Amino acid sequence: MFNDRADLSTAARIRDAAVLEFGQHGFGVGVRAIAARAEVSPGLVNHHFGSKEGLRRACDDHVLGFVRDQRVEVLTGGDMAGGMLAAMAEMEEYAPLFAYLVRSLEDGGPLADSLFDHIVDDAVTYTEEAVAAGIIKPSRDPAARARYLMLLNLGATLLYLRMRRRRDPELDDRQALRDLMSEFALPALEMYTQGLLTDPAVLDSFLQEK
Amino acid sequence: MFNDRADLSTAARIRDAAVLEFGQHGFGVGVRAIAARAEVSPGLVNHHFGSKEGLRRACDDHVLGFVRDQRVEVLTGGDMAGGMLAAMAEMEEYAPLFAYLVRSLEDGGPLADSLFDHIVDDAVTYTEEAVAAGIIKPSRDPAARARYLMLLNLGATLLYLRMRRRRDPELDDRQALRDLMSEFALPALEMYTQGLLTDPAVLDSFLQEK
DNA sequence: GTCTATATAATGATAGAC
DNA sequence: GTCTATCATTATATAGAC
Repeated sequence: MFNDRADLSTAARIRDAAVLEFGQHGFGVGVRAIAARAEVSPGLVNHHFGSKEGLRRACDDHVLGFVRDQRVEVLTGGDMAGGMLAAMAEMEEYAPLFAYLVRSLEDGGPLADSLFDHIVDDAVTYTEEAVAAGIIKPSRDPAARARYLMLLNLGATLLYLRMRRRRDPELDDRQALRDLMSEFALPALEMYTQGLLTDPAVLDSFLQEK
Repeated sequence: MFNDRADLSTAARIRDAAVLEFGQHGFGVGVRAIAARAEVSPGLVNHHFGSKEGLRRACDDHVLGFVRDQRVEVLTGGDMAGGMLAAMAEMEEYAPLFAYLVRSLEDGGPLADSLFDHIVDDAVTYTEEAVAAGIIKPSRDPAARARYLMLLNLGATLLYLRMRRRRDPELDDRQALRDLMSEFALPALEMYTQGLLTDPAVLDSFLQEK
């Protein structure tokens, strides 16, 4: 992303400025702030993108296209608990993308659904490989499990970020993410290695009920 | 909550109307809509509460006070996966509270932190009892585990609700919550009974690193 | 206490000059 | 393509009559 400024058309510069502004301050940010960042007039923004929503669509398309081009190992990382966002957060150059993605998922906007589906698709592949390698236990419904794990981990991440952001607003999301992983590494590993319930028959009786 | 309308002072009627409006449409809703629902003039709202933020504080205090008065079994329910929100959603008379709480947690507003802490406190007690009863495995750090589990389940719930709400806006949150639990009952039980990783030594090696 | 009317501020969008 | 200026809408908050 983000080539040299001089290389880009004005429209692309506005779009990149919008990605940055939306990522840092959420989608409530005004057209004027975006225009200021792109060093153009407010009127020019709508001249190119029609409306604020059109601008956001352009941002979504751009970000989603970029994410789709990344390889699987980037998206799922080595760490099931952290998932894709953790991996992206560690790469300096992806910081603006990371922020935009978090905002987009929080907002539940148009990008959120396709992005979530994309993450789940990757997770299915990734867990299949890990099952074949004997690292992860097999599941009776691998697709549902992948979806479930992503819902848990992504949802927890977003909730944690929002609460942390409120508690100390100057802390950036990427540091908060590192804190999240170190704070909960122990319970996460306990859960992943030994589960939670003592009686494994709970699962069997559920299966028989069906 | 919600006594007979005639019993309430005008200020309390406005506050209850605000809880309903905020719960149904989020905190972006205007003072005018709240005033209309309470059947008073817009000006009167700020006369009583000073500002919109003051009104929201009054709503927060009211809802939090109500939640604090509930008993533990209501808050944690019988189902670890669903947690408190699931239990509340099933009780018809709590529907407005439920909606308000979800909005508040989504928003990350002032209520969210104290509410989350309260839920975690309850979860600590609840899991302690379950460990003593031999239902749940012990943890090396019970407080961190309770916090972790609540972060996972609450975060997943909020994320799911937001995505569902977008996909079909006419579906209400309580039905969505039932869908969530039936859709993911299997992977959740798999996770709770058998964990995810085949090699239990992963935990031990993590502990030795410290 | 309660109302109507208005001040004030910010936003997205547009018109028209260059 | 790009700018300045402005419109129209919407929101919160307030002033003053009753």
